[in-house]
Amino acid sequence: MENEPKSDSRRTILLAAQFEFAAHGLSGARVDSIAERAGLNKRLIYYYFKSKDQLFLEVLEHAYSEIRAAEQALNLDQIDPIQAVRQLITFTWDYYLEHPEFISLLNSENQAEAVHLKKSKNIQELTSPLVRMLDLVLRKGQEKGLFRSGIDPIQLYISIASICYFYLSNSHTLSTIFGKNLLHPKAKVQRLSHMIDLILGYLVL
Amino acid sequence: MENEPKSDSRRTILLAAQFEFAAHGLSGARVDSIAERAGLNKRLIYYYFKSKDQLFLEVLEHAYSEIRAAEQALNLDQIDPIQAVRQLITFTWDYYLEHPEFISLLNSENQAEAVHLKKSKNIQELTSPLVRMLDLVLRKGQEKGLFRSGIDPIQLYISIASICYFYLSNSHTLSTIFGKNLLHPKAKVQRLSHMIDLILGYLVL
DNA sequence: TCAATAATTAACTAAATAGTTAATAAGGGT
DNA sequence: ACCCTTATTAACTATTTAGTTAATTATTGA
Repeated sequence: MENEPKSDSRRTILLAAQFEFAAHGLSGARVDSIAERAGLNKRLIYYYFKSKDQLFLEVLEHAYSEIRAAEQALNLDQIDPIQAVRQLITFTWDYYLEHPEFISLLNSENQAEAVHLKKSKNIQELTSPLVRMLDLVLRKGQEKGLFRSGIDPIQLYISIASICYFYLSNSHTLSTIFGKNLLHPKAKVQRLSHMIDLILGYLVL
Repeated sequence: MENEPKSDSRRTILLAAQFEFAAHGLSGARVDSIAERAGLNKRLIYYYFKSKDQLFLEVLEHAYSEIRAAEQALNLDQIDPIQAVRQLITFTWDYYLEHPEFISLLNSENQAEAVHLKKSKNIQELTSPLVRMLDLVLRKGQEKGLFRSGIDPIQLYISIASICYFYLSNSHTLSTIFGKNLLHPKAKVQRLSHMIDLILGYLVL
């Protein structure tokens, strides 16, 4: 079961496509730009992927598999529940900060009503370990009498993702309407602090 | 100081544009489609607005002014602070549910790094009353010994907007990865309940 | 060495696209 | 009746776009 190297050009295209789709969205992305950025003939895009949409789906699947793998590597079910939640928030925040393309890609896919992702064979199986892990954290926290009871792990995960994601995905409009640079280093520190207070303030009894 | 009726065609275009931009994003929107939907000659779009981007800015400004006006009408500073926060969450949730185009437009503008909104003359003044109102609510809650202290109204507003917005803006991908329809009526009721628990659980001592 | 398959290329196409030209119609005051 | 401004139209253009054709070059296995 080797780590099949596939084609090098294929990976180059995938990376260039991720960049282009993240920068301009699905409809704004230009197949010619992707080819140019990859330094490869445009025809190769249709050779390895069969259409712009199929390419977009593969970019999406790749992006999801990366974040899910990084989340699993946190091994949250093996540490103190309060620390686990704190870590999940910090990880999510840092991950979105370091991978703005992930946010952009999800925005594009939601604009497309997830038509691409719905064709994906294994997206749910990629997600379920995360839900199981968070469920374990919540159970352990409740058993130890630390957390309030009756919390749905999906609900909590969405809330944690929300507060990190929205601040960053909408940072341009928010900074403009509030007349304040939300991406200033100090502002980012304050945001993380607020988010941890919010979630733990709710969760911890 | 009459309520200048401006042109009827102008308003028709603005509405058709809102629909088209919300459905397809800025780059995905087609000027021809807007004209067709408005039932007016395409040239009129360039007559009343001077470009696709200018039209987009006016659509955005209109969308912001509508939600800000609706928020002001809540008069949150005149009611019990706990009820005020609960109302703000419920209002925000309902507003996003009833105005999905607002979410789509903001996503498009953030993809464009807010280049349009930054040209807007009065967007900050449109926002500041909201921040002042929420600040009053928080102060009153603290004075009454109900709320924890040291809460930044902008931080709180962003968090409330986050949890409502993200769930809806990303409902398609979230429903797909979790294998569960997040827009099912029951799911929506549960979400609102969770959001109120989260914010009040954090805020109320 | 050779043949089959995989990888890569330049040139092309048909359809869309934002924006323009230049002319016409409608309206409102005098 | 006349003029002037506002509103509206059809036809056009120059460019851009996703996707294709058809041929050429590497690579690999026998």
